[in-house]
Amino acid sequence: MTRRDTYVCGIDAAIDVVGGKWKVLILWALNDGPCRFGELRRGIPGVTEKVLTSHLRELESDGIVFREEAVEGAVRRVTYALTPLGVSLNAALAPLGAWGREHLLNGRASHDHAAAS
Amino acid sequence: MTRRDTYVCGIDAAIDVVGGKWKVLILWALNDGPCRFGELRRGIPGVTEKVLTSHLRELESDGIVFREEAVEGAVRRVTYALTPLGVSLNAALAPLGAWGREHLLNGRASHDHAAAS
DNA sequence: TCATGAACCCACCATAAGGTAACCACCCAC
DNA sequence: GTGGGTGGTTACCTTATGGTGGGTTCATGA
Repeated sequence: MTRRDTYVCGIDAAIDVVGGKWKVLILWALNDGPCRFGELRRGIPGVTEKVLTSHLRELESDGIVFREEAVEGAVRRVTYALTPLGVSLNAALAPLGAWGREHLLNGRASHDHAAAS
Repeated sequence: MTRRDTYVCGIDAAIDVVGGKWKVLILWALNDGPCRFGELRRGIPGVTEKVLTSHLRELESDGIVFREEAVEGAVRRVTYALTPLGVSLNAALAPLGAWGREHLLNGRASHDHAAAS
């Protein structure tokens, strides 16, 4: 992500956080509630495990998602969820999503990316 | 930009349009009104002519900016301006900019990226 | 006449982002 | 005791993106 240290405005910085190829898809998937790693992978067709891992790590270090690892008795169970910051980011993303739906994929099948679940 | 042909949601597509390293800066600069090429270059420190040209071409082919070349008598005078679509994109970008300002560069000097000029 | 500015184009290059594929430890079911 | 699922890691490899440094045309200014 080339994480820059100087931004000239807020969008600049926000795009840097959200600009990865699969980032918004991850945010969108997590918007419905916490997900396990495998659920995310299956829910985002085309993403590889490596890329999903690294994107999740970046989102985690940006404070957007929250990783919870529970080794309950037997298997390890890792759950990813949006932090409050992630929820607010999703809300801020909503108008852009509406714009994209309206102007970019007019009439094509598309899902809704609303802010609140 | 790898211009994909299938998008799973609107944000996905919008990020693809706006995801270049300097795209939002260009949009932001054009938000104050039409600019000539040299003005843009001077107004966005760090961007090279080649990258500025190619990003402007992409934004133009996406219908975001409008390029007007006027050879008025002597010199060629090229002016770039936002199309109505570009104006609406900027408006849709505003909440994301506000989010970035608030959460990413808290307290640092930053300019405002409002929708309407 | 030479230099400078505008608005590029072009060839090449460096890096970073993303993709492929293999491997790992752990546990469970068969 | 072998295979499958979970949740990864690691080492490459490819491609896209952006950067460097030149060249270009026309006009103006000194």
